[in-house]
Amino acid sequence: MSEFPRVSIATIGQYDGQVVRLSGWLYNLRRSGKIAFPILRDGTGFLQCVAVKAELAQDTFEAIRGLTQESSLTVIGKVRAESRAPGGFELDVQSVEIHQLVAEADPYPITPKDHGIDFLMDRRHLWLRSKRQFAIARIRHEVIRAVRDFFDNNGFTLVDTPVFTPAACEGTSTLFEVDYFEDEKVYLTQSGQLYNEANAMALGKVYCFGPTFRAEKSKTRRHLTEFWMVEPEMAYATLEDVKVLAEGLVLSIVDRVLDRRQEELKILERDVSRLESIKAPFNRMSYDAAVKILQSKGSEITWGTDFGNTDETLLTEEMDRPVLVDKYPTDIKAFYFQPDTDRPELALGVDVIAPEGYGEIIGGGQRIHDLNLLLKRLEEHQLPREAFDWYLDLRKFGTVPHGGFGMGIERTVSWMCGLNHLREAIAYPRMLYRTRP
RNA sequence: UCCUCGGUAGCUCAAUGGCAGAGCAUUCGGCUGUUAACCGAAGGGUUGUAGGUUCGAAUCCUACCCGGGGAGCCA
Repeated sequence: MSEFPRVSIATIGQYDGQVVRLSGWLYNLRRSGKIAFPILRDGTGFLQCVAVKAELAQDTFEAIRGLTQESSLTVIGKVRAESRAPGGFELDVQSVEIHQLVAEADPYPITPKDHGIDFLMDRRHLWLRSKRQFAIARIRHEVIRAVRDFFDNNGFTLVDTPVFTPAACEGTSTLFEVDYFEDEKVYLTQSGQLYNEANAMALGKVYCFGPTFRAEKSKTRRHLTEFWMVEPEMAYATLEDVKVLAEGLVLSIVDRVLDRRQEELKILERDVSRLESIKAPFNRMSYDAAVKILQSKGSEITWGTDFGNTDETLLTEEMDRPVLVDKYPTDIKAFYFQPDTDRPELALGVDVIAPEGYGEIIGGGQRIHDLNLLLKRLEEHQLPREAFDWYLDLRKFGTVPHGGFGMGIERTVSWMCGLNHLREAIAYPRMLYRTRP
């Protein structure tokens, strides 16, 4: 068997006309008395094989006929261009080696038919094998690669921030307490931002990328308890610099997914034209203007409150690209936002709201660099100064205007894939009532 | 935490107070180009749990368990 080249489905077209060896799992099987069509998947794609009874040893054909879903096998066969096949190629089976035949008495539970979300989530470890989840996983990978490439190519240094943190980065959100360290309460991180600010003063432009934990009793399609976030931070940066960076990042992700993941987008039946229309410049407006637009569209929002999910959808309903909303009331933003020079009641924060109802994918802005103002804010927010001693040092030793943002990976992946729930954008989602598998 | 919807065969669902059903999956048989293949047959049920109303409950009532969607909060 070993003399034939070992190939993967993704690149099988390079072997047209050759006999090759392909290892994978049985995705589905259609058969009649004298011909069978096993569909194999190998983690790089899906391929239909053809087994004709008249051209095979009798036991080989019977073995193929008896294959059960998700049985593992290696097939030797000849690659043939086939215009009717989705990938353009088929494999004419010559022989087969079955590694494990899934028992008929205990068949693979996820059939090609419909299943409910509860059933599928309980079997997430198997659900990942299906075509749709395969496509999402590959797009997520591409999004993350695009993010890393974007920052790496623009002079940013990756500096990872800790997951165990001694205090809240932002006073509002609830934290997961970890009872382990002696004499000290420690929490799981909800943002690497404060550390990013220190790192930016050391390395200029930095980013961190890792998991984030929020102990909010959120129970919606747009929330996870554990999610991944990328957070850049730049020294000598203003709100405008942050906006330019955010726009550039989103554009590079969209371009990359469109460039390299067309096949996956097709599997997901994503309306690609909605992604192709994502071009610079993005829409830009102030919080003031956004509130007026929302009110004119019938929202009951009043100045001084934050947007709800329905407001975000309403605001972007006629837009073909994201919108950057900036200058929010200071009261609804975290303590560290730099106030606007002309109107101190406004914070120099910016959110990027994706179209098609995907909502806020980026939140950030310019940070306070003045020591006295920061001290005042800590007091106003009733935060313990001692916990922020090191953070205050950044304003004592060569402080400069700086800023950055956080982008939610799952929300971005959801948007790229056109998902209607965040839980499919991560392999093992952690939610209020879901911690297994 | 609150609001709301749901739980019936392995899966997806139907049955609205009167014999618990269909499609798919599984098993057996048929079929040489299928694309969630198709055709015929068979097996498969403590209707989430506990209690109540009723001649009679999947169906009505109460409590609990489990899950979906949404609100608030956020990325």
